[in-house]
Amino acid sequence: MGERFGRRVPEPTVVRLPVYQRVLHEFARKSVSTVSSAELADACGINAAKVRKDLSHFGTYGTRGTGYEVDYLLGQIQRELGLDLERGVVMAGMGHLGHALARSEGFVAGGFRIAGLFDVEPGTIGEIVAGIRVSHVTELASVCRQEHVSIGIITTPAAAAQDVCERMAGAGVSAILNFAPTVLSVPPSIQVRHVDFSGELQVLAFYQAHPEAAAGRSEAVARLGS
Amino acid sequence: MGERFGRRVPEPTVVRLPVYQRVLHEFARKSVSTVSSAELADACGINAAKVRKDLSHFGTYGTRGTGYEVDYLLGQIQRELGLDLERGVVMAGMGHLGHALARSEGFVAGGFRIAGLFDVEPGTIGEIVAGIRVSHVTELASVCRQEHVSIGIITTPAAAAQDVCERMAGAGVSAILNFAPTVLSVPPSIQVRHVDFSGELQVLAFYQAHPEAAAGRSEAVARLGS
DNA sequence: GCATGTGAAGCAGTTCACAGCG
DNA sequence: CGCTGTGAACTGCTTCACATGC
Repeated sequence: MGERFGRRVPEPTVVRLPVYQRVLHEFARKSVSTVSSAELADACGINAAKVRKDLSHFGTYGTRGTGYEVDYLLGQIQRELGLDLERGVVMAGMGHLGHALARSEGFVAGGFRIAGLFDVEPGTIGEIVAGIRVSHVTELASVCRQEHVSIGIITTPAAAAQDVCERMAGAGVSAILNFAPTVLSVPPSIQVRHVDFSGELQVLAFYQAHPEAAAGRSEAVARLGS
Repeated sequence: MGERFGRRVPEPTVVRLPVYQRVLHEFARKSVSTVSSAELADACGINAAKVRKDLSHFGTYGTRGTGYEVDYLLGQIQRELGLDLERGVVMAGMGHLGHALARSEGFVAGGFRIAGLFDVEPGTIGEIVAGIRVSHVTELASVCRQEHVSIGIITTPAAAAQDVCERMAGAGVSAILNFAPTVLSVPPSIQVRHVDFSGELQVLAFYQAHPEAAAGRSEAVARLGS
């Protein structure tokens, strides 16, 4: 039966949900009506036991002997991820990276709407990016409150990140996605995820330089003749 | 004594190395000569035991009763990360994100050099980005071989990612950083890391929608009066 | 017969707590 | 006396293996 909610969900499981969502969407597009945990696992580059355990946290059930109905499972996962309701996000730091992310399809795909874009450069303020006018960062708080924004994205240089972070925290933002290469200090009530481009490259380089340090990396094998 | 090499290094430890590197660099810039594991942990948003355990994997030793000498430890970590030698990377997909990343400081900071930029759009090929001329992706293999490139970055749309991935694999690339929102199929000899912008946002949104599902998230507290 | 759902076992990383040493 | 380095305990995710049920 699963746990039909309430209990704790392991973070690795949560991180895999968007992958399942994407892969199931792809199956649906190809008019596949049913998938087994093995097929789904294969398409996600993981193993079948993990898929079943993950799904069991949400009480989502397949049919024994058959597998999962693609449309139904996709709907369940999208509901879990809150893809049905639109979420506003603010982004501070409209350099090259901010521009690129603001224009990315990721926002729409994930059910997000840009509620505000901010910077401090007079040359950037007033510019229209992705249909939104860039405002001065001092206006961040009022926009967040007016539009009930609870998610912030930081794409500023490292030196400005902590300041922006505190503005967001003060404006009621409770989740921050940080692309600046710096560690943020936040109260425990605020959730931070850090994306570190340069760090990821360094990790790859480390394992190349120290192959003996690598474990059973690579799970994303198999699957090719899709 | 540590293990002075040879043994396995846990992936979470490797992921933290770039953070230590950055934070130590900052301490050095402020002319701090010594740090304790507690201070270092604080600045990294983790706990002291983790720092000591991490460093012990490399046999890097501090001084009991005192702590770690910043310059020495920084040097050790940079050596581990291979920051002394320059590494060439190729990037395929010169849309907004590719442009932004190619211009980022992360390459220099991480000891990386762009050996080639690639796309398929006639309008993009020939453009100069970050001082490099964008070439057609069919030239990727020859550039990789000529310049002994072993790291590739994929910033194409999802639909093109697998093709590019196979070109890279065929050209001798053994580590790939994938920004495309898709699961790549690769032989086990190739290491892939996936950065998923939209997925990260969805994870944040999930925990906001399901606070009861959150565990003891947040470790990056404390530290403010730096 | 076949694939799910799940307790139980296994394994990995984190945290504890303290011996060891400057 | 303080802080490192580390075995041991702990916690938590993964994997196994099988009972369950279509």
